[in-house]
Amino acid sequence: MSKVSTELASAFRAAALRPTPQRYAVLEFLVRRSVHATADEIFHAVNRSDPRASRATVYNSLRLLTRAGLVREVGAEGKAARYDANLHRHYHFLCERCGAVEDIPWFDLSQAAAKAILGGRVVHDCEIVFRGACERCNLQQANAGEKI
Amino acid sequence: MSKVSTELASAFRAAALRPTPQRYAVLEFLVRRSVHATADEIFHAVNRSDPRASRATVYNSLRLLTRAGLVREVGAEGKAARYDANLHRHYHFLCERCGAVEDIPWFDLSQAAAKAILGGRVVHDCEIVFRGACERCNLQQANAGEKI
DNA sequence: ATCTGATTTAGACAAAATCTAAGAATAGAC
DNA sequence: GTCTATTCTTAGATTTTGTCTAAATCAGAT
Repeated sequence: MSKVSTELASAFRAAALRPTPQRYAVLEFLVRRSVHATADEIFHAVNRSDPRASRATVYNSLRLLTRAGLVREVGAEGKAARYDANLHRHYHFLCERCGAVEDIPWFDLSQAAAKAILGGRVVHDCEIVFRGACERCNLQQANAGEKI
Repeated sequence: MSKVSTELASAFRAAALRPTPQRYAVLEFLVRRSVHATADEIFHAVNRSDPRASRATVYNSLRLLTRAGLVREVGAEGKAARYDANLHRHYHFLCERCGAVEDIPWFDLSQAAAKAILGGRVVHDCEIVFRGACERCNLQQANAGEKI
């Protein structure tokens, strides 16, 4: 049993979610290829190999996995939602030029946030999305500038 | 000229965006009613009064205003995107039970983030979405507990 | 083996957002 | 003011995204 398999198995166990082949395939795809894929991409990827899954099942799996906290939906600019495995907590960076979605290592926000979250709210989860220009786009711009 | 009008006018000027009646109406609606509305709600609200705007124009305006930073798109859980005026910076809280979207006062993240944003990325903007249970939902749960 | 409830499927359906081509408004030149 | 080029808006078709339905399948308990 590979490392990923054990990880997935225990993730399902911890979430008390039945690890059906389809759900497993969806989560495995997201873990193995950290691509921030759309539901449609996942649908096609899963159907390239076994087990196959219908569109509805991909959406159902994603909803269940998201509710269980194993998967995270990244607010994709107007267009289709993007998903990524959330087995290890992290934040996101969204390049405004090329649209790339990158992971940013998690850091503790509780101190900074403590004074802001007033009233009787209870926070379960927190997502940060940084927007800007990724390293590649920055370099390209710099090079373009030099050429003039 | 009301306070809001001047605010809107200077916002358009600062963004170098032509303040057409339709765009103005969209932004004014978002500023006056801090409701985190969907595009459809904005479409209907704007068409209740003059000036009227087609669906396409509402979407176009929202895209332009978002790009200019005057409006912010809040990642709505799978469903239609929600928008709010972004004239004053802030973060968001999303209630997982009732779906309410609330504003959270802005706080400085740069120190905490500094060590995390490695490499050659340039950050223009940062959105934080806290998820959990809002005050009202918490109270309801507490009351329900007492009744048993 | 049989029953029960959860899960999956294909395709119809609904919702959300974009595109298109034509017309209207606007800014700037004169 | 008038002209012209450009930008903007419109209505409706179209595409994309996501959900629903009813029937078939599956896993586990008895």
